[in-house]
Amino acid sequence: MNIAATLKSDITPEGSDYETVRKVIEMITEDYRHQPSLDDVAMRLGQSPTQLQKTFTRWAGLSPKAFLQAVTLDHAKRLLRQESMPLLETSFEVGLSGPGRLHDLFVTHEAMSPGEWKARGAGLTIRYGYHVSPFGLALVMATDRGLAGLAFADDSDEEACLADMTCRWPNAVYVHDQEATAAYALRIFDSARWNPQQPLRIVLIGSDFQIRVWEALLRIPMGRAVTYSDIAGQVGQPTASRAVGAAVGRNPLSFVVPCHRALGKGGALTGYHWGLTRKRAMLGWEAGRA
DNA sequence: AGCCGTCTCTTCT
DNA sequence: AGAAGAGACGGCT
Repeated sequence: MNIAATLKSDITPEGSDYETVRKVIEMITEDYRHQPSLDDVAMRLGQSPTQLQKTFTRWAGLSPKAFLQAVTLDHAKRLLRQESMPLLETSFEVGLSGPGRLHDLFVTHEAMSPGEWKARGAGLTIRYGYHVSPFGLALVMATDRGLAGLAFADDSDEEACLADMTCRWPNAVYVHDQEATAAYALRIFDSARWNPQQPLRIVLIGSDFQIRVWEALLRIPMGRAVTYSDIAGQVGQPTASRAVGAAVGRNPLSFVVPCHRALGKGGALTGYHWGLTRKRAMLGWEAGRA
């Protein structure tokens, strides 16, 4: 089955552009010594340069050239340097729903530890659906208390993507329900619908440590970034950056909990559960909107 | 080389 | 079963 094809671009106009954009990003970053020109890329994709330029700019909000600039080491370092201290000190109440656009997708969350999850969550129903997003096909999962999972699938590995998510909460009952998740998708990926008055409700399910790390991520505003060790310090375990990395990598709410804004100390992108290209894409996409 | 949370496997109650 | 401990293993520094 090809879900992506049946969905068309039901979310945002940029949604259907991602496949193209992804290839472009891959080509121009994979070997930056031999960075291909836009013409080369266009030719390899079988498109005209002007058409490609247009597609890319519509998606990114930046020209390919500007985009490339926005995902270089240099720029990453700048994101890190913007005085990050104040934002990390902000308390939750203020941080998440207060003034001052912290996370631009305003979010309220409740946390569920594995214990609680076991007690209350066994048999809890999770509805899921696939939706076109600016970052490829998105798998959206929700309980009746809010958004619980967000993952991405590249061409037709929806199965693997679903498995990746369901094995995290093996006790839940899963129901494929496109209609239940459509509204979430619509709202998450369309920045015009981000609204502090009606924050998005999310449910965080994980260990204490993981929750603390994810909460820290939620406080990084759009267009900024922090290092793993920053987060370690913030959760009160300054030497635990390695462990932080692991916890960040287990984030079940990709994009919504902005784990793509966590970088290595030198500004390198290190890893990303859903592919480094996607991390790059998110950072660049945000740069075009910040 | 160290740091530290998770996961897995083992052992002990 | 369930608790407790040993070892291995990372989106690090």
